[in-house]
Amino acid sequence: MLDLKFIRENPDKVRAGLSAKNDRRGIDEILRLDERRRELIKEADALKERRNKVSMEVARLKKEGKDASTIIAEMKTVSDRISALDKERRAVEEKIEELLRWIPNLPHSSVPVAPDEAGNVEVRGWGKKPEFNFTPAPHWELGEKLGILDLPGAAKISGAGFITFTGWGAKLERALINFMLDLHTQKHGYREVSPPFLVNRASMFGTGQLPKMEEDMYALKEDGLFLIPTAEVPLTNLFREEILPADRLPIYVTAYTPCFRREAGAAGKDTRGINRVHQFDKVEIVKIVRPESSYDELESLVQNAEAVLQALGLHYRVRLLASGDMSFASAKTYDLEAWAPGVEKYLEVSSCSNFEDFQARRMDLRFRPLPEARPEYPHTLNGSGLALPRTVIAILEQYQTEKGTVKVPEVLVPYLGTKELA
RNA sequence: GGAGAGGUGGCCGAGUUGGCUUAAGGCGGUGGUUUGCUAAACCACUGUACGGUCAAAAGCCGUACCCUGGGUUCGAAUCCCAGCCUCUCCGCCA
Repeated sequence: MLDLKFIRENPDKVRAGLSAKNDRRGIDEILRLDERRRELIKEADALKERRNKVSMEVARLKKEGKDASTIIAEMKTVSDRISALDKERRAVEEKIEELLRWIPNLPHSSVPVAPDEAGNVEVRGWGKKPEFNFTPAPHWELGEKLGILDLPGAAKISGAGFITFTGWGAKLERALINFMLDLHTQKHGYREVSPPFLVNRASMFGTGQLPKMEEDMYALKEDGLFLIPTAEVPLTNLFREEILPADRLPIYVTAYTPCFRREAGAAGKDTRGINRVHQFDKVEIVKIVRPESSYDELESLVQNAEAVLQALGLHYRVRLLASGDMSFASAKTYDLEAWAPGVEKYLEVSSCSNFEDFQARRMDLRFRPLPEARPEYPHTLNGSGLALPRTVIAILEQYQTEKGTVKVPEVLVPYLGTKELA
């Protein structure tokens, strides 16, 4: 959520940022309603001041046994006017709120301005594309041959877009989760959390999934709950409506959760194999930090995610997203893309974003810069560290051998208990 | 799911026959006086949001906030309705 006062005082800056984010709604109506809102507050507050004073007068007269009916009758009309003003103000504020909910965050000045992914910029690469003296197989073929992936089984129990790992595949999943959590908690300073996978509407609003992405979310209507699309939602909302003491920041938390996405409108897009699915596992890293350090924190958060890929020995590249390709709530996003030679594509395994105070404002999360200082909004960041299925794809396809077996990355061997999937 | 109890400031805790309560009192915290230093004692201050004033900040003025949202009333922490949460007991259950 953008600050109403900021919009009022910097309308042109806001317009420029929104247009870079492909927003078509604009802020004109918000500015008009805000004007009206302030008029209403001014008039109502003046009348309330009068009413409060007269109320004390009524109490005094009654106590002295005198008659107060004249001023009571007079105050009746004042009160009626106040409730009319308050009613209109509530309506105006509700309308402003509703419009504000749909306004995306503004891009940071270092973000390339472009309408879509064609404007993304490659920042760096790591490792080299592995070379094969045979044609590398796609992961679904490897997975089926090795008996670690049962897509027909998944389709039978749930439908298209679901995964069932079996045998070593299932264990690989668990090994990756443990490896990633251990890395982030032991080497990068994150505190491990095991949160609920179902969250309420306020949480989904807080991190910015709602209202814009509602149709992409699985919902349990009867209970007013949503299946989380990412651990970002419970992890960040853990601090919703808090005023954190000065010494509490920075907060680094991580969690493994499954993630549920309807992928509405994505039918037929990259659907072969396990690249785009309705449920997948992910280890997420989240930071809540002081505003002045958030862009340094973003760089180190990206490095924390990259460390996973590097430890796994996977070739990848880092891309800075263009303004029009970023998510609703983000001010700056880096994507990490792992190479998948079997499908000959770079796959997004991590998306690392700084949301600045956009989420904090939506969820009323604040901190005190100094022990006695007034509260401010901290900056929130998160990144995947990493998304599992695509990491599995990269491992299977990058580590495959001519025999159709898959070597296990060194670092996973102790977790998995085998050096090769055969 | 059923029955009951309860939700008041950073914390504890009064106030619920509506009006000198602009939320008592205490604890904690901050500043000060005293002091060689510390402690004690004493004094003062104490939250959040919005609006106004100001170039801006501070300050000042005002309004709102006693779980949330409505309502009754000239006036609501206090009365009414709905919801959320916590605790206790029962039922169900991995």
